[in-house]
Amino acid sequence: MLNPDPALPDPAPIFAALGDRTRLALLSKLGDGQARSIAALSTDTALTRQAITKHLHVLQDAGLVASLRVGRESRFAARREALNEARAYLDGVSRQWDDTLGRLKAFVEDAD
Amino acid sequence: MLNPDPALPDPAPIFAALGDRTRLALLSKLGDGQARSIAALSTDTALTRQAITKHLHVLQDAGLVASLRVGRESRFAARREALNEARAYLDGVSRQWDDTLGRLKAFVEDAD
DNA sequence: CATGACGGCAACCTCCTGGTTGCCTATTGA
DNA sequence: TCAATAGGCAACCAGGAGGTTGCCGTCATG
Repeated sequence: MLNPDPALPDPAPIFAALGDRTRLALLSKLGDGQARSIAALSTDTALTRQAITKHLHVLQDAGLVASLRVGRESRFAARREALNEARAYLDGVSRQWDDTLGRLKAFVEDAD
Repeated sequence: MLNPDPALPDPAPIFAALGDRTRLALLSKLGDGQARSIAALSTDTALTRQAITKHLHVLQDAGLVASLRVGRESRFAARREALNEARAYLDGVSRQWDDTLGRLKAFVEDAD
């Protein structure tokens, strides 16, 4: 059972998108619900605008952000769905581990 | 605020480790609390033993599994701590987003 | 004690990732 | 209308990730 709930899509791409400090920082900036332009998201970072753009597209492909063209700006905002999907997956795994926690002690005991 | 709780270590490496289907499958196999040898974890997969070994080391570096040498075997078992760390981070982000959900709706309604 | 199972190590390959630079288009607004 | 701002596109690069093969050491046991 790779996925606790087969109805949900593969969570690996979401985790992969979350597995980068720069992208976590971007998500954090967007955490206040405001949609921001690429230029706005590129300030306060040592990276170039293009690097930020690439990261935003990774987040978008994973469903973690959505983009909207407004005039000459591309505004990005956080999406809850993908985050909830990741949370649901981890909760499912955690629950699975909880259910069999008793057997975990066998790990140490099986050593001999 | 990149990390909701600065006392916690950087969650990015954990998410990066989770961002691969093969590794999620390995974690899932270990979800019953049983410690398994590399050979045991290498059955039922098209990959070679060495590929599985590499994935297990990635999981171990992220703290998601622990290894124990038993005779000629290396047994791996799931660790709860790193998983809880990832869950705590996502919960923190989710809570942050909840607090400002009202402002999000304008964007979402336009984008969807 | 010899043989097979377990697995570590290292080299190698390919493709992806994170980042850069350069350039071009489109929108804005004085 | 024209300069400045926002950003898309493409080439390029270095390094890392995922995977393989080959070989060698170690432990268990018939």
